[in-house]
Amino acid sequence: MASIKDVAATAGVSAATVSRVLNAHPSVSEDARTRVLSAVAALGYRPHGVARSLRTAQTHTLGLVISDVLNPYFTELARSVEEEARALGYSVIIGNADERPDLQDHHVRTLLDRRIDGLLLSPADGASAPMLDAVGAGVPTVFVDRWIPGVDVPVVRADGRAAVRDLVAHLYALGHRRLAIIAGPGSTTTGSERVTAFREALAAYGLPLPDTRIGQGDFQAASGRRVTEGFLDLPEPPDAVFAADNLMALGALDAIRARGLRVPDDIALAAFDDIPWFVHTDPPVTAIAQPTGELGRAAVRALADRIEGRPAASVTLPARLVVRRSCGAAPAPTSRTSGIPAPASPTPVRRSTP
Amino acid sequence: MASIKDVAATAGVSAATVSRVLNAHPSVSEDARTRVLSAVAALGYRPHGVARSLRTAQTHTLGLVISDVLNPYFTELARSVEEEARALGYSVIIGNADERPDLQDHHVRTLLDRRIDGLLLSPADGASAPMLDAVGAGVPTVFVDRWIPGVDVPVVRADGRAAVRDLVAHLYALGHRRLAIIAGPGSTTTGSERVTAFREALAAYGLPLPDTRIGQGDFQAASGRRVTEGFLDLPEPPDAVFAADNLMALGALDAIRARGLRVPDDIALAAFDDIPWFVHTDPPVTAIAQPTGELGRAAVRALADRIEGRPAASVTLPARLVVRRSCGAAPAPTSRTSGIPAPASPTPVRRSTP
DNA sequence: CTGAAAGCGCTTACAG
DNA sequence: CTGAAAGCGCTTACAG
Repeated sequence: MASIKDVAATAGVSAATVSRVLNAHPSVSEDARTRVLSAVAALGYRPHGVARSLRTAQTHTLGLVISDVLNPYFTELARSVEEEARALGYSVIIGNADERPDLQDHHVRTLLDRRIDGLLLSPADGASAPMLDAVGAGVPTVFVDRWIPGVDVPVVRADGRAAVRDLVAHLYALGHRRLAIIAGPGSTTTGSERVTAFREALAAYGLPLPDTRIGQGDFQAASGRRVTEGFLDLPEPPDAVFAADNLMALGALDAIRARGLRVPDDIALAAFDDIPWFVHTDPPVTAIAQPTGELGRAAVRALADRIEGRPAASVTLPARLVVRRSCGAAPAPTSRTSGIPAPASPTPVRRSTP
Repeated sequence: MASIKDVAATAGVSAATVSRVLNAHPSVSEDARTRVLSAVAALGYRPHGVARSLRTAQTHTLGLVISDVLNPYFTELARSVEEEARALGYSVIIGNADERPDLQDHHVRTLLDRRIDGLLLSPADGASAPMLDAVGAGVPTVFVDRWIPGVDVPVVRADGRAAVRDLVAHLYALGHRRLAIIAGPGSTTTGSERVTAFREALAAYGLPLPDTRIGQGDFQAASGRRVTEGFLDLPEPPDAVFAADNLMALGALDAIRARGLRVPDDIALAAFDDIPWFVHTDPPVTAIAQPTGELGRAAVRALADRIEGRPAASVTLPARLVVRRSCGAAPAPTSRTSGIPAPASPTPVRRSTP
């Protein structure tokens, strides 16, 4: 491949002049510019990104470490991150942690070794040494979706509390009283927050949430299956199950179907995170939808702010309930809250088109 | 961040010795090694990947350009690629083309500018200048899933012809005679091959495939919806629709549901590419499953072979039919081919567990 | 076994 | 407006 020296030789100028032309430096004669440009075209020259990065100490690259690419929520998040990053002149390298802290740390280290300009993190676990090192070393960092309390870094996330209250109101109105939750890992913020929100919402209706109805999952389908089987084995099984993410809901569906039970007749099901397939499952699944694309874009903007020396603020966006048929009854399209006592919920409840 | 000079100073040796220790060069005294290692630990030193790459002309990075990350098939492919690459000591940078040739070319160029060691390509379209440049410039390249005829590069892909024959046999046995296909772009190999395979399979049963029953899609859900609406508007609508990928099947499901029709009673549906959600859709969708993980791993191995100077061969793996309920009748779990005349199909038909 | 030196391909003050 | 020179942080023949 041609180097800047080749271009300089062909154009009859110095490498410095070639560099100036390529970087749109103002003080270059029209003549020099023309000759450089045609030499570039003739040689098919493309600047060596690695050399450029070494010299400028900038890679124009963002690192994104997510917990699980196979989770459609994170796939969509990654996609919107890449889109916004591209618009701002960055490329992004995705590290998939597969919900494994060791893999997450591997990716963080690899990304730092590559000297990415900034790091977008959705911690698979609590604080880890490489992550704290990155923050400590002053690498611009932003948490997205999940975060680590006590680490002074902007957080871009959705607040699902109001939507969870709407969900519980919906379940209550449909007659469900023994509600259960398939939780994510307690070491993740989304894992613990969703349980807390659920518990608080139940409390508002005077409903208990005994430990037997809190199943410990890990955001993966298999754990949803396992936990649901446990629920169904209970002397008094729950009449409604809330899965803290879409994959665990898939696992729950597997387990329920394997027992020959039906949703929602035998047991109601709802999920955190909405995905296109929930419209076509049997039955369509009631879910809490995050503004995923907006989260990704806001996270990139916050990170770019930090990288480019501007102050970056945390962003919290609301999630919303999307009612379908998996909790019972057909949604009534005319009235938004028909029959649902909403003790503390001003959040709009969107009903999906049937 | 500490540099190799800092480590050298702390350890009381030269940078060359530090480098030798870090790269496991044999001729280093035990004493020097110890002092370097403790200096590294004390300073928290991590080698500057960019500098190292510039010097060694290796980035230990693979570029993967896929057509659409949001397509679960490609998500899984990307995941297996990353996994195998990591096992072989490479990281991977994913470029999502979103089925847009311009975006694909942008990613190819960006990846080449970063001097990735090798390129894994699933062309969104026919040949493009940047792609041919890459191959021409001698950048190790492997096609995965889709490829470009006439370009001398190893291809790792699945052959779905036998599975398509099985599908047509299945549809025929269930009484369907007016079969239709939602095709992918003719400029992609997977787009055209699946139509060809379908047409040939129909011919074996003496069934016609008029142009009106070949809908032009683009592998995205919206096109599946649009094409299906066209099918349903036909004076004589098809009684079975085969979507050439899972997203177009999702769109077809949308369109069918919007008309108030039912699958499979009013119209049968099958898809190329199997995904976990197909088990839980209403009804569960009969699909052709690719050995996605194997494809990703084989592609990485082929690319690593090329990069490391070994000969790399193309790999073709078989796809297989997974029968569910979307084409009619409940699958008979006892007999694998019950009632299905199979004129030319030795491929095993796997039935999914109900 | 070890270090000084060159060089990977750029960019950017500095001097003219 | 332009070029020679230095230097980003490494690795690696070369000489000792």
